[in-house]
Amino acid sequence: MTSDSQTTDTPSARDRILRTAHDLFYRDGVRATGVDRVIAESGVAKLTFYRHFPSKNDLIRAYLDYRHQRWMRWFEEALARHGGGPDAIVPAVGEWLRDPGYRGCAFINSVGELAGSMPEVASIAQAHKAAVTTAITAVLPASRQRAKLAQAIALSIDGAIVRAQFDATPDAALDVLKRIVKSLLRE
Amino acid sequence: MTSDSQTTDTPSARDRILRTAHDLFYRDGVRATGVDRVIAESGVAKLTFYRHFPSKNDLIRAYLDYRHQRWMRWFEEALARHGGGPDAIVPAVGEWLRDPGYRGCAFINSVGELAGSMPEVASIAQAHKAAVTTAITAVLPASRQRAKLAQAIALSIDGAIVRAQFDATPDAALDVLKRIVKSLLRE
DNA sequence: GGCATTGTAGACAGATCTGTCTACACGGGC
DNA sequence: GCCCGTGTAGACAGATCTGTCTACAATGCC
Repeated sequence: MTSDSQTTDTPSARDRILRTAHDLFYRDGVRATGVDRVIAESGVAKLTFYRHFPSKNDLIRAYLDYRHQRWMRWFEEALARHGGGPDAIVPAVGEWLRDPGYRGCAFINSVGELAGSMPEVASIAQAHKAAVTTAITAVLPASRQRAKLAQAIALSIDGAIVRAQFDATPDAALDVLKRIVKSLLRE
Repeated sequence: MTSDSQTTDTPSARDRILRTAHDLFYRDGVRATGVDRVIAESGVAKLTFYRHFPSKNDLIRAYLDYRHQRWMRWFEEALARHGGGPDAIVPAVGEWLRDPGYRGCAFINSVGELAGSMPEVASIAQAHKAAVTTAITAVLPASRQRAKLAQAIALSIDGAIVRAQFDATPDAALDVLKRIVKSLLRE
């Protein structure tokens, strides 16, 4: 059986490493974060680290996988919490963009940082966005255009994600997103 | 999108450095590109480099400034070339996304890479996006909603920009963008 | 008991990165 | 003649980064 990190009393070394890497990679960037830093902050020995992740690239792949699982679970929960209909989309996204630790989309950021040296990151990001689009499709009313509509909304969300990353507050981006989604739904 | 190539007989050392840095930073990323590489490929001495750019951060700022000038000039020209009206927007963007050297938006990428260690990059990106929005406003028909409409279109373009960065081809992103812009304009 | 697994502590190698420094060359303006 | 701005060539320092290696301890399974 593999990694489950569900509130264990003492999380395994692997889980501690992965969680620390997630926090640092997401906050400071993958390239800006050295393996030494992850090792020091997760309180693990260097050999232990390299036994679980033979190279930094392995850790990066595990980070993106972990992030995907975690984020999708949160997103689906947030959509449900806001009613589970089309009107849940913008508030759910808003919740994320307003989070104090918000630093953009981990996948978009990673593609920008790594696509040159780790081509597989592009397909990982693609798969992530496909999953997001599927989650959005699920809250839209059935119609012939449902899939295309979900794609348009998902792409607009990506626009809001990057805007909120360098604007002082996410409010403008959210207003614009709301307007776009409204316009798209009124068809 | 092509370079300006002002065909100077012998470009100054500073220009050679800046152009080399632009190409490498945009293609491989800012953090992944060492100063040594820029020096080697621009065929300049190390001391010359450091006389013009006392630190790498100075070079990064100059790169973003250069990129902004160059990209805006190209974008406005492309809009004009496609008719200068609202219908010019998607074809102009399409031209860019289809370029073989396309690697996303230099500003979005830089924010992801550097915002942690160089906070001013966020405001540089913000200013760039404001200029793009202004350029879009200029091709929209006069109306009370013109500015807000331009914001919505600009944000959707950002969505298409990041999608085209990791999808195999930019076609899907462009189709979706077309659909969104159409929906927004029909109001 | 015997032994594999998983863990800790930390030295070390080799590459790479930013930035400094010395020594020298050339041309134009005073 | 003389200085000064701009250029070249490349050694060097100091930090940091990835990855390897030795030596040792606790635990659980057969």
